[in-house]
Parts: sequence; C-alpha cells; structure tokens
Amino acid sequence: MKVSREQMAENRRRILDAASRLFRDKGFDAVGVAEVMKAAGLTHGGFYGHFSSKDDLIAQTLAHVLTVDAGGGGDFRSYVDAYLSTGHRDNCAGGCPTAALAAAVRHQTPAARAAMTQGLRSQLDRIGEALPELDVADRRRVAIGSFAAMVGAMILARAVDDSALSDEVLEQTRDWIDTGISLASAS
Amino acid sequence: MKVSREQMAENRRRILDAASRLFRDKGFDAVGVAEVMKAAGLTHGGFYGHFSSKDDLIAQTLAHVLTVDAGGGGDFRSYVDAYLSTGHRDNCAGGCPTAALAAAVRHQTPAARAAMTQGLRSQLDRIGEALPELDVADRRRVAIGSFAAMVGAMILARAVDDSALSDEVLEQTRDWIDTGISLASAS
DNA sequence: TGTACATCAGTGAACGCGCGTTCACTGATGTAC
DNA sequence: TGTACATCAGTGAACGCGCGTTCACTGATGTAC
Repeated sequence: MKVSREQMAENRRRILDAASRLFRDKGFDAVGVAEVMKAAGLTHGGFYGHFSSKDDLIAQTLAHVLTVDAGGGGDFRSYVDAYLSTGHRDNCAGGCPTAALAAAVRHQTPAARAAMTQGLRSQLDRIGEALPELDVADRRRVAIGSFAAMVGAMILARAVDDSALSDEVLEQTRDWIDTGISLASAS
Repeated sequence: MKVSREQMAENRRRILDAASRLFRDKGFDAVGVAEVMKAAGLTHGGFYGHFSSKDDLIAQTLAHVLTVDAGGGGDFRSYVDAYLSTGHRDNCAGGCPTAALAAAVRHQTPAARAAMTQGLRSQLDRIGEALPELDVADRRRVAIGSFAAMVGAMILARAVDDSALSDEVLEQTRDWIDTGISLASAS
C-alpha cells in the first residue's frame, strides 16, 4: 500500500542506514537486497522503487555514510586513540566505513569509487583541520600518513585470528603515530 | 584422463598460482572455481580432486601466497619505496597479498584467517630483521606502524578514482614513514 | 624387460540453491471538484 | 470542508542466471606378474 511522502523518505533513510551497517559488517557481496530491506522493516519487492539496482544502493550508501562527519571536534590524539581501540575493532558495523569498505570499493562501479574519493578527500581535510599546531606542509603529511596507518592497522587487526597480535597491532600503531606527530610538532 | 604424479603436483601448483593472481586482482567472490581452473589450463570438474571446496582453495591459496617471501634482502627504505609505488598500485594481481586480500579475510573461514595471521606474523618479523640499526623496542613499533601505513595507503590509493589524490596518498605516506624511521634512528 | 589390468586425475554435462530483478496486485494517500 | 477517484509505495510470488558442487565416464599411469 501507498505511504505518505514523509514515510517514503524515512523508509529510504532506513534502507540506507540498514545497508550501511550490514555492508560494513559483512561486506557488499554477502548482503542481499532482501536482507537489507528486511532490516529496514520492508519487503524486498519495494526495493526498486528507491534504487535502480544493488550497485546503485552500494554507491548511494557509500555517499550517505561517508558524508556523516566522524566524531570530529576533539583533538587529533584522542581521535586516534578512539579509532585504534579494541572497541572500534570489534564494532565493524558501527565503525569507520573506510576501514570496513575501502578495499572492496576497488571492485565496485565508478559511482561507488567516486563517492569513496569524495569521502576520503573530506576525511583528510577534517584531519588536517584537527592539527592546527602544525605548519601546512607537515599537516598534509601527518593527515595522510596517520590515516593510512589507522586504516591499515584496523584492517590487519580485524583480519587476524590471534587477539594478542591484533591488540599489539593497534597499540604499536598508536605509539607509531604518536611519535610521528611529536616529531612534526617539534620541527 | 589420469596424469603422472609430478604432473598432478604441477597442476595443483598452477591452480594455486592462478587463484592467487585472480583473487588478488578481483577478490574472492568475483572469481569462480571454473575461472581459476580455466586459468590453470584445466576444466572445472577436476577441481574437487585437489580441494574440498572453494573455501578450502581460499585458505590454501592464502597459505601459499603468504609464505613466498616478498622480495626481502634489500634495505627497508627501498622496500618501502617499491611498495608505495604507482607500479605496485597498478599491479594488484602480482602485488602484496596483504594489501589485496587482508580486508576480505575478515569474512572468510577460520582456516583462511589462520593463514593470514601466520602470514602477517612472518611479514612483521621479516621487516623487523630489515631494521638492524634500531634497538629492539623501536624495531617492533616501526615494523608494525610502517607496515600498517603501507597497507592502508595502498588500499586507499587503489580505492580512489582520482589519480592525483591516489599519487599523493602514496607520496605522503612514503615521506611519513621516512620521517618516522629517522626519528627512531636518531633516538 | 615386457604385458595385462586396476587405479584414478581429469572431463564435461547436469543439478540445485541463492540472489538480483520483475510484475500483477493492494490499499492508503492526496488531489480535483 | 467533505467526497470520489487516480496515483503510486509497498507486497509477495515468480523468473532466470550464475556458480558451487556432483557424478558417470575416459584413458593414461604405474603396478603386479
């Protein structure tokens, strides 16, 4: 049955939110259209009233989840600590979409890759702004280098089967970034 | 028709090599058993004489590709430069299996994750050995921190649709790792 | 060393399940009068 | 403001393609004599 315009807009938002969590948790391929719709409280048939295909859903979900700003505001060191925590590692569904999905984006449509590109750009800009104590040249290097290290460390920590090694990857990467920032600040 | 024991062993190796390249290039889900067998010069029916399932192939391919030592020998700085090159970025099929597959391993069987864990362990040990100028505590931090940064940077550089941003991620991460090592060497 | 035969690696057709996608239908919405 | 009707968001059954897996068969291997 038909629903109101606002209800439809909310349904669309719920589909994107459900897809965002499911994709981060299980990956694009392991999540079906029907599963997403069920998680949004709908049936699978209505899907194509909102999206033209699963690929379209993937691209729009990426654009949706990457435009939410990732808890900025605080200083960069505490952001790094929160990012490289066991809590974040164990909460893939609610965690950083870049760590969860960037590797899979390589195999997606141009629209999905474009959304990822824009998301990365704004993420790096946001990190740069959180480093006002550095001069401009250092700022970019620290933003890119440390974000790459955070994403890489999270992916490795999640891939690994041994919790001691996983914890060590997070801890050592935290220390590594910390010393990297200290050096830049001192120069 | 039956083939000789050596031929069968070589066929198995060819299947693993083909799977290794295809999986790195396109991901586990996008590559079918038939495609792997065809790339190895065989037909799909014979697959189950070598492996018990596709999951088994994935686990054994990871073990196979992660035990090849990744061009060690030289010093660490030149390894980093080669790793974070556009050539490596554009050669996913022949490149670092960790950068290509680590994120996907999260969704694979326990056997696959165990192979990944062992592979990461030996990779980190190898990097540590390539840093004899550092004292032991620094060595581990630099090995983990810089490998995390390399893997993360490669994944981001490959996910992104804009070659200027992609190049910048590689370059800045190279600089970031370089300054990180310099700091550790100086202390 | 040579021959007969049992073994078994590889072949290719076939099966069946899952998932993306389609479609005829339903009934609430929201507009025209 | 109230009523009649056209619209269209959502439903759920059905389709069909792709892929993992199975299986009866083939013919070269390698062993027993």
